[in-house]
Amino acid sequence: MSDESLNPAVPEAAGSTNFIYNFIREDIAEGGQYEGLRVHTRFPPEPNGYLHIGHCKALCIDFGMAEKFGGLCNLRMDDTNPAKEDTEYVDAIQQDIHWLGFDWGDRFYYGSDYFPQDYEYAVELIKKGLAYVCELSPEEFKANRGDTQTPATSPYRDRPIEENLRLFEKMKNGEVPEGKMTLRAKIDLASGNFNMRDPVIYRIRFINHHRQGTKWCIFPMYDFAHPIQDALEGITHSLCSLEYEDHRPLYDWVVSNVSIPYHKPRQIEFARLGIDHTVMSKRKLRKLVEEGYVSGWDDPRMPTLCGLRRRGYTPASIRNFCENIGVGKSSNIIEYAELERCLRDDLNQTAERTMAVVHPVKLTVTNYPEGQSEVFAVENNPLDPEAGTHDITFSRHLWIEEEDFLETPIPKYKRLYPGNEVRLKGAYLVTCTGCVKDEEGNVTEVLCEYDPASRGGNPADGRKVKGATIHWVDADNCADAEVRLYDNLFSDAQPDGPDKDFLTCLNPESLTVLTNCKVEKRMTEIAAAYDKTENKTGINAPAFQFMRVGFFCLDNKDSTPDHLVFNRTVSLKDGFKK
RNA sequence: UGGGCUAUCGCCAAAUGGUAAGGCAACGGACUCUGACUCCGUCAUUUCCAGGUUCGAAUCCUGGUAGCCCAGCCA
Repeated sequence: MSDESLNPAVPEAAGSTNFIYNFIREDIAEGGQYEGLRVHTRFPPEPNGYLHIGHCKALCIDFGMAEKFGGLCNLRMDDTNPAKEDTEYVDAIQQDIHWLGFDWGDRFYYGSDYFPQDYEYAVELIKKGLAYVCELSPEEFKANRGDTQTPATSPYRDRPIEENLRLFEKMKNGEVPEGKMTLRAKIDLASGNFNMRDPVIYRIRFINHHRQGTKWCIFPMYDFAHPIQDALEGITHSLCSLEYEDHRPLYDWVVSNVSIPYHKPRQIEFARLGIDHTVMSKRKLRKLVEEGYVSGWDDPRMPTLCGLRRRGYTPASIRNFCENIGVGKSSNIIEYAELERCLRDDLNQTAERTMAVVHPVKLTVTNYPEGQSEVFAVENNPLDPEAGTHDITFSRHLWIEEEDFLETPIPKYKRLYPGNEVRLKGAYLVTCTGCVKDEEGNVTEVLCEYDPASRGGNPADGRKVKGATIHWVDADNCADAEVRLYDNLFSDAQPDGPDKDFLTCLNPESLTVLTNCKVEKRMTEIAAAYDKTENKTGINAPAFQFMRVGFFCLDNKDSTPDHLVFNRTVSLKDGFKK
């Protein structure tokens, strides 16, 4: 079969391919049960927490593979354990997936909706002599697990089929207390793979299920339910992370021993995403939230999608990142810089430019008349002329960045220092004439003179300006803002490493709040317009490039028109070697 | 210790016996009304190690070494 006939819409080797792509291609090309089948995958989150960027990698693989082959990808809530799941998360998960731009069409499912089928298949196994009711207590069960050298044991293994049927029925009817009985698959008590040592496939739980209520008191285990869910939905390729490699024999056992209506799905495992200076496990993220180390699941330092969104990450940047890093089978920890690169790439194309001063110091243009003011138009995005311009005002009193003045310059320093001429972005050329200091020697005001013949920033005599172009804000016409700067949540590159308590790796300086920042006056109106939009948390807040500083966005929770709050999404690269 | 898996540049990652892609980072330099962006250049004689097969090996064989996952009635 030629590549063209597999999927004419997808050119061979478009974008990145990987071993999963190759497996699937072979499966549908080489004949056998997959020949001619439409590729069908699924994304199966457990609704017990918020999605994080690691899930995005899985999302990109699950939806991406389906797309590459012109197939389909389902969204399925994996909710077979009533003790852990909650409806609260279901909506958030869907919102996050949609935000990223993936669409499951009308194929949204709940694993728990298959409970009736699961039950029938369990009965089928019992009838085939492939499952039995075990009465080992949890403690006894553990004691009889065996070890690498010793097989497991169960005195209930050879119970007659009729009795198993009767007892399983009693379990289902709520006549057996929790922990008293389980249904086990009869496979191999001596297997080196512990998952095959007669795994429990049904347990009793008298708990309200978030979706099924009290309809059931027996619940299938993941290893039994998942392959059945896949099979019933016609999934061809069940893609999951590496830790399920050991479960594949059981997965295959289930789909082989149960009368599934379609083809048997194939499980393929890949290495999940690791990023340095952060943690990815739900357990650890939950701990950060519950013990107050961060402000919530959507704290802008969190790797959760809601956190990244609040921080200002765009869907495109996250998806590009997942695409760029590739897919393999070796455990990996990607450098955070890789993600930042994707973010800057995207924002650089789209973010509106503005001038903002985060560490303000006064700049007085001593030869500019008091009370005078003029307007300049500055471009919204030099990379995109169609983005237009916006007006800013100029006066005798300006704010500039503290670090843009040095009384005694360091080597290669091109900004303001006595005698040096620089350009105030979009306005005039100014020459520094000195500064004013307080009793402690801190610079409180920088002084300069402007060249009236350089309006717009271009000197009339055409001389080349050696100094830098620096940003500024009109002190007579600006707004105050709070700016939150973020750094790695963990100072340790591998807080997840062995023999480490991740909490001791927290970076005490991961959040810096600046309260006296100066932004263009128009930010107030932009914030007011954003304030009126509905569902602020499901969309990206207005984003900007603060020229020469970084990319920032309004905070989707705390910012109001009266109290502007900006999050630093990511800084600009700083090529100045001090 | 039984089972499963993985080892290619600082970090990812291609290469399916034919002579080590690419991205990120880093470092030079050009350009620039953002020290950003962009652009150009540098960056693995060698693929965990040791043998072997072959005209030819990251790829095959043998033997080591290192790391990760598994003994929930979690997913």
